Amino acid sequence: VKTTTSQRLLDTAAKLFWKNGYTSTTTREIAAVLGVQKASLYHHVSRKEDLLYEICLTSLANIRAAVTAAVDSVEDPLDRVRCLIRSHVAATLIDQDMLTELRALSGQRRDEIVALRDAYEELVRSVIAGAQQAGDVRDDIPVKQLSLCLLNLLNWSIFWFQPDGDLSSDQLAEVFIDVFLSGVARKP
Amino acid sequence: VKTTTSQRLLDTAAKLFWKNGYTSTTTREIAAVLGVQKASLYHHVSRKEDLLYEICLTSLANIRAAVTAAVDSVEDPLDRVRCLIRSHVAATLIDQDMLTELRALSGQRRDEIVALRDAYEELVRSVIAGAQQAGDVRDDIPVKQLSLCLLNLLNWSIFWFQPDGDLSSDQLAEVFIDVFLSGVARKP
DNA sequence: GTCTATAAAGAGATAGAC
DNA sequence: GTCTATCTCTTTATAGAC
Repeated sequence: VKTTTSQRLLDTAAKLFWKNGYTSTTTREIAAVLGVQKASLYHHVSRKEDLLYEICLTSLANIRAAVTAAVDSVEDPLDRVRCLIRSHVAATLIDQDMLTELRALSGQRRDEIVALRDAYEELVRSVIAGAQQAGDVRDDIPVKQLSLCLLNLLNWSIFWFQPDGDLSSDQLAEVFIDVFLSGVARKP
Repeated sequence: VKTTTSQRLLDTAAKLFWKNGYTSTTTREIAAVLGVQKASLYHHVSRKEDLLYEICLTSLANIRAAVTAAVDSVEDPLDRVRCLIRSHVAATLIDQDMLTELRALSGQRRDEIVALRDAYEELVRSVIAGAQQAGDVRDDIPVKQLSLCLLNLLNWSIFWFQPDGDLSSDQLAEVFIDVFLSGVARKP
């Protein structure tokens, strides 16, 4: 992984956007953290919005690649769901998905990112549908609703997860797998 | 419910903050939607941030009141969990919890809202702990983790739920109850 | 590729009349 | 309680030298 200035710029911007929000983050801050004058940023991008767009693109691509690789590494339909959860949690908690800042993108670009997000959700649905067809996951609830439940369960973590907390992201993923598959009610 | 101008101001600001984010929403926009000049806003609040603060306060108070009332209306520990889910979903999807905009608040006020949110989460934990103690909910996972799972499952809905979609908020709550309590794995 | 300097627009907020 | 008018500061972005 080479760290060009352009790449450092994207990383810095991503951190700041994540911490303070896209709109609240100023080009001055980004430049200051990067250790350059703000005018220098415009050699690498032509608008502040470009930063968010690039970050969203690579973030979604990374998550998708990680999850695809993980899921394709196993055959058992239920194990594929488990792998999906593990890799999705790891990817979204590291590669902070900028999905909450998506509304700051304008028009065409926003649509493009939304389409990529939708495509990823389709991947999630297909994995769950596979487990349904194998008889490992209940099919009295439509796959779309099951997928929404799973993404809900996983995604909100970005708001409270802390790498130095008492639960690692790996441990968290195992809890999610347990709760999602088995539920919390004590079996009679 | 009386609709004073101050109240209309808060409602308008809440809608705009929710739609575009606190920082991206300008006092000019708020004034325009309200049909007044922007200077007029400063008769009702002394700073833009006051709007967010008031909205967070009442939003959290409303959610807490709704959930407390619902939960206290039943005795059975597992039914209390079900009532919690139903009322939480209804409250957060209507009274859009401004929790994602919380970081825009400064210092003391931010701490105050976070404390209120923590107190609410403590309420959630107590309801789940009650069901654990009654033997209705598994106790091999700590109540804190179960609560985080539940809040994850419920809260992310605010990003995709649409009142005119093919799933009402009541129906959604029933799906959450089912998935949270029973899990999605097909029982052998 | 980075700098200094500055433009141009937009933001939150205030003064004082009505 | 709302208005017109304006202030002051901050923002994104550009121009042109090095």
